[in-house]
Amino acid sequence: MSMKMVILGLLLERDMHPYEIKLVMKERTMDRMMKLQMGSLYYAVDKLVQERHIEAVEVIHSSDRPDKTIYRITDKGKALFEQLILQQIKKNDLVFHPLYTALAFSRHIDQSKVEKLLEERIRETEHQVNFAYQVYEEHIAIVPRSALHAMYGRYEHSLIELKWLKRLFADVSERKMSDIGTPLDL
Amino acid sequence: MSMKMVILGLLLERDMHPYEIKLVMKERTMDRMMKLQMGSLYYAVDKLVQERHIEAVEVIHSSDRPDKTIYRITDKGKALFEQLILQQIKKNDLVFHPLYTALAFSRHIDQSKVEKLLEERIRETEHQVNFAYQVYEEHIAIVPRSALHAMYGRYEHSLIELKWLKRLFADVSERKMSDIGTPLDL
DNA sequence: CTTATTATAGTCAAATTTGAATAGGGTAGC
DNA sequence: GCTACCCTATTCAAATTTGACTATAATAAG
Repeated sequence: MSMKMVILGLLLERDMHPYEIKLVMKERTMDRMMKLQMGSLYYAVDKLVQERHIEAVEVIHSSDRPDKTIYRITDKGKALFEQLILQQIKKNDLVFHPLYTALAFSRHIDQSKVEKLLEERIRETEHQVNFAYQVYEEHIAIVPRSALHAMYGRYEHSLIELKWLKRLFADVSERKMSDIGTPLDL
Repeated sequence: MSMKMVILGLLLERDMHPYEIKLVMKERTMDRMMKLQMGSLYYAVDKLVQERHIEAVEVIHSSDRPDKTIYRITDKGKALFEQLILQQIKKNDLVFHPLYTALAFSRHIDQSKVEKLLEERIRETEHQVNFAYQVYEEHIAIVPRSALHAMYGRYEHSLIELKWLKRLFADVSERKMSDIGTPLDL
């Protein structure tokens, strides 16, 4: 559903062809907020056309490249857009962090291997934290606050994750992952 | 892949049938760390059998209930388990938060509706924060630290989200989501 | 006493996602 | 001057997920 939401949201601004939608999404760092696979994008576009939420405006032929089909949002599409946004705010579904599960089981395997990987991951996350903050700073002057909130949110998220990884690393280093009965060192 | 990882991890402890795996996952609050749908569970089990990572031990017939097939992990499965865990720690893939995208577009729609929904969501998240902390506290004495880290991680995550939602609410209330050029109030 | 919900155990069709393939042109490095 | 990778734009088969359905029994609610 969030793919449909994005397509409608961008077509609200101007008519585009699918590949163009992808480019704009990247420009606005939306590829860091959701999964962006071309197969899913084209699939969502087809669905929206079938449902009459968007419609083709024009097909641009080219000798050497595939044809481009430009789409426009319909009134029905505008209504769906509002509904999707509100639904998304309301839903409050859990955010799944793939590492949680892996870590819950990690004590069954060679701790020195886990330790090494965690160390690398901490370094990467440190870069991500810095990068996320930079992205926020660089966009202050040029994007609306709504987008800024998303960017700062990503920064805070990665910061929390970094702290978490460091705690994990400490416990793995001391081979304490299987210990029971003591609270974490926070 | 994380479904396979969990199945292998639990079969490492003892032989089980799929429905039992689901029950144990719920017991250990794993249904809050990953999507848990029976269809996917049975699908993953079938795949693992095909790949010889697990094998059926026994089928229990019952007059009134469906048959239960009990599975056991193979040596090949144990190797895969280690590989999957390490891979997951290494991968460092982005965590997608569905609200980020919705919020980035929310300024296009009626702000009073957004405001109302956000208010509700803040209340819910406050409950989740408390609940997550309780889950952590209640498990200190009874689960290994590896699991505890996951639980405390969930708590911190929800706390950060709450702060984020409150900032959003403030901006939506003051109808500032479309403003450009000023840093967020942090 | 009746109705509703929950637990047990699993299956299946339909919806969706993934990942690779296509194919010509540009460009960066060696 | 060659080779290898990136950009444009889309398609498609195969893998996976979803959500509804089956059917019985036990417990809860009213």
